[in-house]
Amino acid sequence: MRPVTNASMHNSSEEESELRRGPWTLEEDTLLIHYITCHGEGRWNLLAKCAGLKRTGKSCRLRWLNYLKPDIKRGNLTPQEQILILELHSKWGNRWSKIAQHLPGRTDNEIKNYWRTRVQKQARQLKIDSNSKKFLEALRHFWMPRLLEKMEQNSPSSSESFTSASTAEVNNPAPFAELTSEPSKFLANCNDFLNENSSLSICSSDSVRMSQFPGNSAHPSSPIPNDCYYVDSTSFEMEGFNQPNMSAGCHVAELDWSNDYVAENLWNMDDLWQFSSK
DNA sequence: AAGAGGTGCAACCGCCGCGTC
DNA sequence: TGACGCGGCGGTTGCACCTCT
Repeated sequence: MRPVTNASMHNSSEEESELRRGPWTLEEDTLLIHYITCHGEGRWNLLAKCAGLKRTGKSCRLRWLNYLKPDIKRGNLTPQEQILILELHSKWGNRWSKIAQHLPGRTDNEIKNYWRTRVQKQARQLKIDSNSKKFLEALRHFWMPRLLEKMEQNSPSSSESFTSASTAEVNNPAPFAELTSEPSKFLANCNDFLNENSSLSICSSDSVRMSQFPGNSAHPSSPIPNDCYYVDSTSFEMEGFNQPNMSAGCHVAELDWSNDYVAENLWNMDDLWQFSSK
């Protein structure tokens, strides 16, 4: 663990040399929470001084936003959240804070860590650039259907409402009806997204049609047709996943979907998606 | 049981844009 | 108008913990 003070650094002023760094203590957390509860957030440097914290304003802000804020969600990302991250990242790239705005309770830091530790790791193992179109296609054709399948499996009504796609079927998935275990949350997330993207349109009172939901707009040359997603309070269909079966000749440029190595790896990555609880 | 290597994540760093003086 | 301070953001680091051998 790093020393508590940065006295060894090249700060000239005595005050600066007393600044603490490294992990926050319970006492510091308490001070910060108490101060913000009484006075609100913002003006972080002043806040740090007034609260009696020997921390930089930046450090206080980071600690509050990423850890102490009451509405922070802890624990693994849900499949719904993971799908949103993948889709939003395909549209916006590493705009973590923007992506985080669409995942209530999740921080940009958490999403960034998720992407770097899980998604990029798999991209490396597959020897695919995580920013490449190839990787995006992998996400859309293999991993997202897998996530949707997982969402369905987690759904309490799944056994009645949905004939789960087998692994072999996921490349040409049946309509994803009643998929989500947390439909209201997922809908809320999608609607938040829709509200900020005028290119997306509501197509009925009961269902939400998301034309060009993010992926392809970022990659206009993608051979995938503009995806059309339906989000419904009782049914949830992602037409974008109704792609031609790979074995039937999926026209995906650059990536050979029949490549056993790629397929094997893609289907052995449940760990990536946090399917199993820790 | 213990050491090595891998993983996850909290925290820090550096840069940039904006507001103020 | 340029210097300065601050907040916000994305990239990176370092360490505790976990898994493997």
